[in-house]
Amino acid sequence: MLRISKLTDYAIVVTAAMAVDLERIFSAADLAAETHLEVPTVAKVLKVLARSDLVTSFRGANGGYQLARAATEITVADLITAMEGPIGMTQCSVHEGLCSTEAVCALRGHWQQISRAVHAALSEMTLHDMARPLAASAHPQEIKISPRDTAVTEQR
Amino acid sequence: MLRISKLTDYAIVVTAAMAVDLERIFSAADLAAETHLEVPTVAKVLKVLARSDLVTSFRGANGGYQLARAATEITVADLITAMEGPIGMTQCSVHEGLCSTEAVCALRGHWQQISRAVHAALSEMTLHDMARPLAASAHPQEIKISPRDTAVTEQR
DNA sequence: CGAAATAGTACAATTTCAGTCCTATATCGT
DNA sequence: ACGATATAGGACTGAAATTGTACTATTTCG
Repeated sequence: MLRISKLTDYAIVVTAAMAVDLERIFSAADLAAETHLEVPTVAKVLKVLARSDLVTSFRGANGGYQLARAATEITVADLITAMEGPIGMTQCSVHEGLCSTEAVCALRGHWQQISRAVHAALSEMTLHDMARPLAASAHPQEIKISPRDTAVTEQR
Repeated sequence: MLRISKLTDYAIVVTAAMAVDLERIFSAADLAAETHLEVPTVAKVLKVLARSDLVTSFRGANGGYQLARAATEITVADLITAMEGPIGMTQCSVHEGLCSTEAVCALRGHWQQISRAVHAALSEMTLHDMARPLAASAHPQEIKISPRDTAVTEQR
């Protein structure tokens, strides 16, 4: 099941393409060609990312976009947050008071805990990692939530 | 942003309510009353869960539902998978060959890696944990990630 | 000044989701 | 045996989100 929107997915594809050359200024058309996506789609994504200052835009002729910081300093969590807002599994883990059963439902704190763990996992992966051809399948990530005792990492 | 559907959210609320008494058989109407959800909605959720053998159903008068195993043996990942199918952040991390840019996009392996990490996080939280009143809100949770340490979870 | 390129907004079509309802089937109690 | 209770399964509808596109304004280079 999909958990991020296609647009967010595109955002990562596009920025991963930009990560190969930090100096170069990419126009939306350039990136569309390289990623095999439609130009309007790429343009839309870049506009959103620019507003969150993940990419820097240059207007006018010879303009385009550039990553705003090093690929190692941009995480998948950053990109998802820019495209979709705060990462959370449920409504109640992000915004308080919108769920009608909040008063009787004791789950909110647990959801926040889970959301933090997911966010941590997504913060582990940087654009630099994503852009490289994947040698990394050897060391899978491990996540541990430790409600009360100290985290013992568990192999999967 | 919501990452699980409301129905999945309901599934967890309902099963958490069932976890308080493993012996008792709950009718859909009982659970609707306790969770403040609508009866048809609760019924729908329970049907789906029964098909995945997370709850056991009893038909006929005095029938209802029961957790199929101990609350410590049912994880949030189990519930999400039952309601929505395999956990994955993108289409390509679950099903191969559906993405038109798969040939030129090197991200698939990375997404699978991320999905595994998220799945691991969701597998850490059991229904037993969810059902208890959360004593932990006082001290923020520690989340340990190996093998590489980095990324302190950032607040928003 | 004109061409190139982004900014911002708006929009229609598609898809997905939520919530409800109906009929069939199974079981308990009298 | 019969009626009441309760789940199984599927179908349907209205709402909401998402997608992809288009249009106009603004900025900058040459």
